[in-house]
Amino acid sequence: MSVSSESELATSHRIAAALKEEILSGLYPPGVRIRQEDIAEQYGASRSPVREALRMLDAQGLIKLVAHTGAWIAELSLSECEEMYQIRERIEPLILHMSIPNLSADVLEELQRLATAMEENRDIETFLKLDREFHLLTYSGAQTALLGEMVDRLWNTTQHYRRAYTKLLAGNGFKPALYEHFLMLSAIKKLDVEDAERILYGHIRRTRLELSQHPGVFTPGNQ
Amino acid sequence: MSVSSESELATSHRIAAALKEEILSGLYPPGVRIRQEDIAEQYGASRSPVREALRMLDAQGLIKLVAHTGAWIAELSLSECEEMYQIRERIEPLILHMSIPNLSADVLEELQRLATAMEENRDIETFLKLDREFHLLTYSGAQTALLGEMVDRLWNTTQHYRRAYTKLLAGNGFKPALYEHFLMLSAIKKLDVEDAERILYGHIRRTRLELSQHPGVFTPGNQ
DNA sequence: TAACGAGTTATTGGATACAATCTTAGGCAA
DNA sequence: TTGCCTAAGATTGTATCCAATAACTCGTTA
Repeated sequence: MSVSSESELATSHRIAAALKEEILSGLYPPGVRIRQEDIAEQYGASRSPVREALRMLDAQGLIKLVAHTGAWIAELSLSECEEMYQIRERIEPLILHMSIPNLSADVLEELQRLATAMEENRDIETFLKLDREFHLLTYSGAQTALLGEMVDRLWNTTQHYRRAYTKLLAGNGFKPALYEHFLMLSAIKKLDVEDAERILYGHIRRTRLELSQHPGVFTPGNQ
Repeated sequence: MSVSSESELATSHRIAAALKEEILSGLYPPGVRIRQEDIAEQYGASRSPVREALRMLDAQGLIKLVAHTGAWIAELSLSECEEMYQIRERIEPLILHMSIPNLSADVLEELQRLATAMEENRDIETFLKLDREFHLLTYSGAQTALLGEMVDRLWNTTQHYRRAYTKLLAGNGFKPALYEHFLMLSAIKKLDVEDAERILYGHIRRTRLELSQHPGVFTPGNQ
């Protein structure tokens, strides 16, 4: 699913990958400005590769570039986030559909492990990570570069919301999600594509609706 | 829908926009290599803004950048193209749904004009242009930046296929498309969102299936 | 003759220097 | 005090130069 390799070098790619990690991890909160020189110094490079990296991140929707003024960590409005979720509702069942027939036994086992680990885990950051791994792994059978990229981007741009929302639910508010994961996994194992699609659709849709019921979850500049 | 403005200057953006035009117009066929220096000279600039422009186009899927080796006009395999169409089938009804309630009378009139113009026109390039304008205009009521961008990108990356396919149909092979346009327009005018969505879905799907029945429509390097 | 390999050339990637633009601070006037 | 205007500072955009990598040529050898 991921772009992977880049076998050897490529300063700009290295910087882009590192920055992406830092942004998704929440180290840079939305709305924060990024100065090229800072990043350059931080990675011991000049501004040239940094600029290229910023362009890549801009393309992925992680930051926002404005000509002559600078770069900011992207911030989604609630309505934009709902938009992303609506797109996810339509697209992810499609990629899941393409993926299921090609999932190996090893992958299924790993999915089972992830679903169980999520159940036992209470830490928010690892929950986020496991959830992401689980879903993207269910898509890993799809032999599609472009659709995968698109899905990846949707997850990236909504990452901050997922974090804020997960924090809000904290304790056992996300039990429905866990159940849905298990249901979906069992449908996948039975190769019941249609059912898996339906569960996934509901899973995303339910989250979207819950999100819009908690409009204060995430206000720009908050956190 | 389009990014518009860029009020004043911005060499890299200007180059990107110009190159995009040239690529979509078919001036640069898929698979052709782009040398930075050439473009730089062509636009009377240095390689720096050219590289930035190439990054933008890469992000939009119009060209493909490979580290240390160069840039090529993107070429979709038939299966990748079908993939794009499957995504379109799911996404465009969504944006149409969001758009319909906000379409002004002026827009409806313009849509009528475009649909009629397409009927009378025989030239392939203008047909392509009118078709694109028609569809994107039906989406113009959607107050959504991100989804619009995504749809725009889908259209861009499949542009070469649409051209090749339209050439193949030539004479009156695209009558179904014309009828579907009129049907959709009438549904839009009646604010029958559900019906419009269904027609659009069928419109895209039909095209996809026809495309896969003509696998020789477009072989990389052809044209 | 075909295949392998070293050296040359062309092209891209990165660093530095300069220009253009925006932002901000400070002063002046209403 | 508030608003606007001007000027200095900071930051981004572009040009040029050098380094690194890849492609190509040509010669050698099995």
